[in-house]
Amino acid sequence: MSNRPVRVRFAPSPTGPLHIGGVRTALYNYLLARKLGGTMILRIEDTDQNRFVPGAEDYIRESLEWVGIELDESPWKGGPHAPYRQSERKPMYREYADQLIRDGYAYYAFDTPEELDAMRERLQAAKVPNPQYNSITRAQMRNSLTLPEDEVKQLLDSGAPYVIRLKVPRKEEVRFQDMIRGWVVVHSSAIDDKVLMKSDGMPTYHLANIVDDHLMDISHVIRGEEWLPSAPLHVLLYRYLGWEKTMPQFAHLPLLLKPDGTGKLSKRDGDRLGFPVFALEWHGTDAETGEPTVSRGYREEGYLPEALVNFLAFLGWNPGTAQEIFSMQELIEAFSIERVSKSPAKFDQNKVKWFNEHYLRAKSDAGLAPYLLGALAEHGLACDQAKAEQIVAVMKERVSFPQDFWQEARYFFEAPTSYDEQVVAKKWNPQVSAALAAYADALPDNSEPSANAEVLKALFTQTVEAQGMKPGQVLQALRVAATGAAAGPDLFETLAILGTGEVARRLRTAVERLG
RNA sequence: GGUCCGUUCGUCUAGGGGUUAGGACAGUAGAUUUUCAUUCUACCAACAGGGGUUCGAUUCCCCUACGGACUACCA
Repeated sequence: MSNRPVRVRFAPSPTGPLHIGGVRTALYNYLLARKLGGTMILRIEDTDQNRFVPGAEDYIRESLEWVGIELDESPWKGGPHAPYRQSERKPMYREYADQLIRDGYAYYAFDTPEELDAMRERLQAAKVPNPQYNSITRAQMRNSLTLPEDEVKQLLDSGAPYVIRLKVPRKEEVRFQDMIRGWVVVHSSAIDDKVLMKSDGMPTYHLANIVDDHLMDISHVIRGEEWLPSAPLHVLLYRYLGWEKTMPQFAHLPLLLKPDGTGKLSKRDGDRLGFPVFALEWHGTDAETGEPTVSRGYREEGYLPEALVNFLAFLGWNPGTAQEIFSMQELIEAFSIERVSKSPAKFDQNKVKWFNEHYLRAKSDAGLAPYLLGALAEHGLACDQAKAEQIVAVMKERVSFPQDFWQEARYFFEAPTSYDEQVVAKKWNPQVSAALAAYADALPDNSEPSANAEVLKALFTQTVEAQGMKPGQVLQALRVAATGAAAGPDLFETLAILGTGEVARRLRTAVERLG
């Protein structure tokens, strides 16, 4: 291989939100670039004006920023090969299409959509194994290969609509080496005369992609497996354009599959299966009804970007060691294309959740406190930083998502309005009630949160035993009386955070209400 | 239909001509926690099938089955 500079690109179409398969493709490109000291480029492939979706480009940008993929060259940042939007590069492609025609590798085709349909129907009816516009069928069509020269010229001059097609050879083996799959060999008869230039003057993906990758000096093309069948076509294009010696290396990544059943993960699966398929929430429009739609996003559901990245990196790649927790930096160091697997991977919701829990627990209390503080502010509740940190500290082992803090810690801010019925039925009785009343009286009569868990526990034991009972008989009732819940973090830690005045108040309320 | 790609526990995967086929997630059980969660321990669980090659194949080759992608003037 050559030792030319490593330059990779992620080249999405702005046709909607970027799903996690796309994020993974971007991630692998990024990891390789950083690993090899190369350059990460983002190019927007917006040659299909009909499918352009407003906002999609910003969405892609925001998604990549959120997961921590940095771009060295992009439409927003610019770079030595600007512009980075294909729509803005439109004038550049024509020249290469013309070059191909001049060199006899491409031709004009004037067939109408109706004529093309008729051709396919005819082929299908004749049971032709692979109906396509190719070295055989083009002889029956209206193109610059079949029409007299002067008629072609006249059509061109008259402004008749036409496309430019690649003239794929009849019998030739096209081969290339894929970094993941090894040698891939396809016979040219299986490739059709692909349209290179559309009648609207825009190039198709195939032409634009090759021209841009060449002009941008791309060294490695890392993309999804859905591109594997057209890779031989691309190889032909490099050859005919005279760029074969600088053709990038290809790596076709295994697809991401639906968690259930089969098929590649698609936009709709998220709603159907109840998990996000997008990095960020997406507000779109239903294609049929025109109704506004909302698609769930990992960010909005409380996933930490480092968890998503770690999970995605392991879907189709592994370091070959037992280590599973990797920061972005560690991924960069460990990554290699050779260890990307060939077979597709099903998406596993449990595993992402596990990663998320891991990263959540790894965060500092100070880092977690804002999540709780934010939710409190939304509910019009105040809380100081120190208390918020105490709460997340006792809670973080028992939550999966940041938003759970508020759900699980609600009773720290609001006195219980109901009590867990099972515990009440099982543990509550007049004797217990009396013990709790005594404990309420014994608590220091102020709301200073000075008393620590140990002190409160000792006081509890002492009080309960003075009533002729064992702590175990009353403990559950104490939790329910103070928090309303049957389960939670260490009870006396909880009470200490609550403050003795508040605890005493809650106990008296419970005694009154439960008898 | 055609072309191409793929196939190890339920899932993500390691491994590789001779292994008790390893790990992680999930699941189950137990320990700890007078709760729940955490943590710890154990258990459950896989080489798609058939032919070769070989002393020996899950590993190499072929076929079959199954799965997937592609097959547009979409990317």
